[in-house]
Amino acid sequence: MLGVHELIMKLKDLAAELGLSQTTVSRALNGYPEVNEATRERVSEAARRLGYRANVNAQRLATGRAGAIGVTLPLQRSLHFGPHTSEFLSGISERLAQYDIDIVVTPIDADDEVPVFRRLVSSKRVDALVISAPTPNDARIAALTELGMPFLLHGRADNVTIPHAWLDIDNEGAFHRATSHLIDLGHRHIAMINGPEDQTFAIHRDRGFRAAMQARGLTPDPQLIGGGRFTDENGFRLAQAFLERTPRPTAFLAGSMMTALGVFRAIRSAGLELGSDVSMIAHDDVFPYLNADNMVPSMSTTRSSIRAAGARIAELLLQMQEGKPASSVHELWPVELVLRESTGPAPRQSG
Amino acid sequence: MLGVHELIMKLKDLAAELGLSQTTVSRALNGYPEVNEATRERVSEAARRLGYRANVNAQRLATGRAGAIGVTLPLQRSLHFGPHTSEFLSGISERLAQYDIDIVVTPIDADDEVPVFRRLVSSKRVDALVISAPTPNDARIAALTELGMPFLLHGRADNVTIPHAWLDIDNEGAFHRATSHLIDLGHRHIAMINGPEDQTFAIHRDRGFRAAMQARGLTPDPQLIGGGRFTDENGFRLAQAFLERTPRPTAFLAGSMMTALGVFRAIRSAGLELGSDVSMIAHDDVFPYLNADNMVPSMSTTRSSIRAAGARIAELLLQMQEGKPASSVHELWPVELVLRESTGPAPRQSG
DNA sequence: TCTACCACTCAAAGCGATTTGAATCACGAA
DNA sequence: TTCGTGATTCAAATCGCTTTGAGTGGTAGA
Repeated sequence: MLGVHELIMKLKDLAAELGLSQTTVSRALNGYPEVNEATRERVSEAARRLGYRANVNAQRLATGRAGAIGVTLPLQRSLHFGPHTSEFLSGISERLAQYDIDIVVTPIDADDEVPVFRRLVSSKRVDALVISAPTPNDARIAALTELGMPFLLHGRADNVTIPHAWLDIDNEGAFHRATSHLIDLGHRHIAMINGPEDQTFAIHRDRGFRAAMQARGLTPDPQLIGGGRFTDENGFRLAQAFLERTPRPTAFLAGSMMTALGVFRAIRSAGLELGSDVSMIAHDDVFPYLNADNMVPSMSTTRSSIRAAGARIAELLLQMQEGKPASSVHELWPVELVLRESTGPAPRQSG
Repeated sequence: MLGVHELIMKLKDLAAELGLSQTTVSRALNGYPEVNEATRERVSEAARRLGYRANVNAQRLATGRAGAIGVTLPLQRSLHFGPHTSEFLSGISERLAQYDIDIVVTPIDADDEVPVFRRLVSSKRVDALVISAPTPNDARIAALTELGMPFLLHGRADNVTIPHAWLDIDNEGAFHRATSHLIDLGHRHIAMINGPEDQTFAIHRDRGFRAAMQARGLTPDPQLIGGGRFTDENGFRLAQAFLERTPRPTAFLAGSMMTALGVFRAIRSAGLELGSDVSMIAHDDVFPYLNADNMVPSMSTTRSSIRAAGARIAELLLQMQEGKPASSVHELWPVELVLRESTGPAPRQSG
């Protein structure tokens, strides 16, 4: 069988076909100004008709650009290879689809990230990187900066002074508002089921929670604060334990819809009713397949589309390729508080 | 600021450093036999010490291999860019991590797949493709075969005679067994909430369900059969409607854990108890963050890890690159039936 | 008429690897 | 001593693009 390679048209073939030089054809296709409009037209038409596509590897070698951005996904840290990942990727790819830019997914062990980065850089595999799930002193920022690899951080690292690009949502503000709202409703014993303690986003949420409590003269009960992975199981176990305490919490903050599902079950298991006996506000990354609005009772949420964040990140990376300095890319997105049926006035104190 | 490019060591530099030709260095690094062991040792040591990495773009151009496999993710068909996606990708990358092979994620509109394929092929972007979510007469198989692009189908296309590689789970057998078990428990009115009707996996499940019913002399009630997207919302709506029918179903088959969550809520909303009043078996792709075992009541499932499938698919693709003929790659995985608390004997007939 | 300039187009030199075909060396056989 | 041979190593061609620097021909101004 004839390899398909034989059938593939190269720049040389196309140029020969047209009776033009490769230079002119290349320039015509890449939109350079010094080529006659009529010629350009003729070239594009022929390229289309003959199905010519530039070999990206040759192109990348010649230009020195990789034509790809890398998205690193932590393999060990079970955190972000969850349902978030696909939505986030989906957002990125949505924005990049119209450009000829590949998305290279690179799994990465939390242990030895730097060697992987080094490999990505020196092999010229990607032009830029998206990294996620930062810790406060995230070492990846220094590593990538030193390696000269452009990157955009999804989230924030608190204690890093090196200038770098980031996009984050206002986790602190979101949980501050959510907590304040619960307090307004009369809740005093509020439990919080946060994410992994080492992650900045969880730290920020914790900060927002505590600040809101303290602003009203309330002391957060350390017995009612938990963290960990965003699984239904973790939500269930923590909530079940919290509901056995005295005084019993009348409201929950949940870090994700997954944990919220677990909390929900724990509330029911305890014979309580969500929305009346116990209130809950969960953080919603907006999964199309798990709609807070359609739950029964519908779930009050702090909402921010992780898909939209992915799309915006792709856009910012494109701008950075065009020269926008990384140090000027700082976006802090506000988070909506969407009130639904899972939040209600605190029941009369019993304990 | 000095570009990082200046710092990157090229083959030429490394060869000069060693006082060897590029040829020898290249061969030493790529494990060719005609190089002295001592020399090879010296070369590898220097490469390691100086942090040399081959520029993949040059490598790809020279060898004609892309060093990447493409994973197409449907953008329109909301189906597979769900929580499955990240697990599946995770499985693929897990297996590929040790090789120097990239995973290129390519979003793709269900409408115009062929142009995208054509682009992938002629631009030499990937060596092989993974395609998912087939329909019975899936046109992509013919398209990719004609283009000469190796691919592996995750799932099966029923009516396609062109030989091709696939890996699928035994959806028909799984639902046959699940249905038979429910019948054994005394259930007669069994509702089924399937996936999107055009997908083969959903068709196979339907077939298994019907066959099992008929084998016991039961006629599936068309009023109790529904399909659609794998969302909690869809599960909830369908289940709610089904529960209002007479006779009321005493058991449910759910196509995914997401729909199962919706069915679960509908059952509760109707004031019924899962596991006693109503039974349910759901299909579980094994999401680490949504564990059937930890639900209350724990969920009986037909279980097959989509992550494991991803890992195996990556492995098979590697073998295909080595020459294993696509027509010999056919794997049909059995599906476990895991019985837990959500299934119980049918309640006494009331209607 | 001559020169300058503009608008195009081209041949050839990279990009950084792999690979072909030839050269070198040491050594035992003739 | 000479030659063939196997074990190594090398120079140069190649992969398919982009880009540099050098022509073209034609038109307008002096």
